[in-house]
Amino acid sequence: MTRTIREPLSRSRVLAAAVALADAEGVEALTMRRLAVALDVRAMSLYHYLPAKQALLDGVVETVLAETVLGDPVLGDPILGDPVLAENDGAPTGPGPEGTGTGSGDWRGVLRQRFLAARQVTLRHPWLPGLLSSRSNVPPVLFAYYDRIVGTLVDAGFSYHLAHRALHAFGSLPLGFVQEIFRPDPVGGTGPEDTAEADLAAMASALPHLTAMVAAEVHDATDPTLGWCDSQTEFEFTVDLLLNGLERLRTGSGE
Amino acid sequence: MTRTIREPLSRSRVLAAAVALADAEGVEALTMRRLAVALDVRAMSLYHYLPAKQALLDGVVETVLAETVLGDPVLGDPILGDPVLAENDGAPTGPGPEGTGTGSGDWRGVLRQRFLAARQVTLRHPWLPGLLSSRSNVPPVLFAYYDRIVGTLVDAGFSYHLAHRALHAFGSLPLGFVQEIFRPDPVGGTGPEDTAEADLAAMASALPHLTAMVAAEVHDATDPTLGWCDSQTEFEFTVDLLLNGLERLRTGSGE
DNA sequence: CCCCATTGCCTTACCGTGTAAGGCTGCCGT
DNA sequence: ACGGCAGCCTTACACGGTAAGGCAATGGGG
Repeated sequence: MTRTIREPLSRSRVLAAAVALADAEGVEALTMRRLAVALDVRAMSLYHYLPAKQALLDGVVETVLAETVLGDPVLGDPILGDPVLAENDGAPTGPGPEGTGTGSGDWRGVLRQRFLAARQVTLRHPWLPGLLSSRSNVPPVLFAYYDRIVGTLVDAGFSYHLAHRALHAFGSLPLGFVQEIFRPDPVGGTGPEDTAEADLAAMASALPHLTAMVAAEVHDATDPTLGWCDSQTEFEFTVDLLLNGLERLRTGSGE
Repeated sequence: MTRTIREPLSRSRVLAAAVALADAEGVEALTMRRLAVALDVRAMSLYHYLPAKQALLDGVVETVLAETVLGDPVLGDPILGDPVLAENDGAPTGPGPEGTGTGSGDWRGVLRQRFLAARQVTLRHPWLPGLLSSRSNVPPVLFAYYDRIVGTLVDAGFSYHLAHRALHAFGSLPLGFVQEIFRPDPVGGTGPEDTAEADLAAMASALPHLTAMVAAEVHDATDPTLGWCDSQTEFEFTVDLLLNGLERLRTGSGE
């Protein structure tokens, strides 16, 4: 009867367990009781460290955000080892021939790196986007993060006005994801084999352009992350599209 | 004792009531029981018309989407009476001097109108974004909608490849909203008066760029929709930023 | 050294959710 | 007339969050 001395609970221990649970079984499995079981404890014990479920979720979000993206420095993450950056649709990635830059250097490269780093976090915790957008309060860490972004922009010569616009235009890109409408069913291949041929033909006539597009695209199956799109490339394309557009506005009319 | 003959339930009647309930009290109030009460019926009766809550939500989404955005024609909505379009940050809005357009006319104007029309729907049903992004299945109407968008793009000379990229870059813009991270608390003014001055000073030092930006902006209070930003103007800016960037890619390198 | 307050975890209980299983009643066509 | 079925109902269950309070050990003050 060795009284197995479990180390006492603590806010951070609870939050860590919560993140682990969400990673393992999804956010919908993240209930007070199940979390308690995971910690070998009864549900009500958790309330000594977190006033309510709200606080749990807030804590989880903050934990994950702090985990990687918003460390301290200019994020020299080991995650971003390989620059998949190479060939996009015509976006100067690295510190190439910059235009008429008044501000300091390669702001696009800097933001690009940050957004891509954020994406790594999101890929590790796919439930993050949903949690973030359903939460009503902005986690404090994010303020610091966005502050850095604004700083980068104004340093590069952006007016506060344009920087503000840029922030809105970015949307959730700084957090490493875009609002995906076509979320292709995480499990179970939505390949062409599970749709009946009749339905497929019907779809082809009802949605001519979409089916033509899919037919023209049919990725080379070199797409590990999700179903058939939203790979790294898609994300980077969007990022560059916005960054380049903003650069043009910055150099163009000063506003 | 006139037996008040209530007209029988029906799928559409249930869905209409559900939309009304969500509009009136928010999605979180949209529970089977409360919906049943609103229809003067017991909860289980609803299951004769909808197999599960899932189906209810799907139906609600589809109802709202069909309501306006995805009518039939090129959406000649009376909603878009006044073009607030005028002065953006340097975006040619109307059919201005197009560049080397190979395709037909003013694709940007067309998409712009659609996205803005969609925004009206979203403004009327603020819970739509959340519901849409939490739903796992894409409502069928959306397929038709996106098909039209792709059609517009390829008609304008887009390759299928670039059209695909564009679709991803748009994200939820065609649905009339962007992923808003800073959602400024719908009720209760987050004005400068409810934050203590001490906190404000602390924030100013912790978040120098953000506070500077806010100070430089402080909208002229001519902002009816939400707290202090994300007005029509912000949305249109983002739309134009993307549309212009895509136009440049289309005319630039063909790919 | 003893006492007692505090800390840490637990039990019990309540209400609100979605929904499975099945009962009653009137209208319908045969 | 009658059987079936559409429409609505009651009951009950397994969850979810969490309010109220109990019991044990621990540690600091008298």
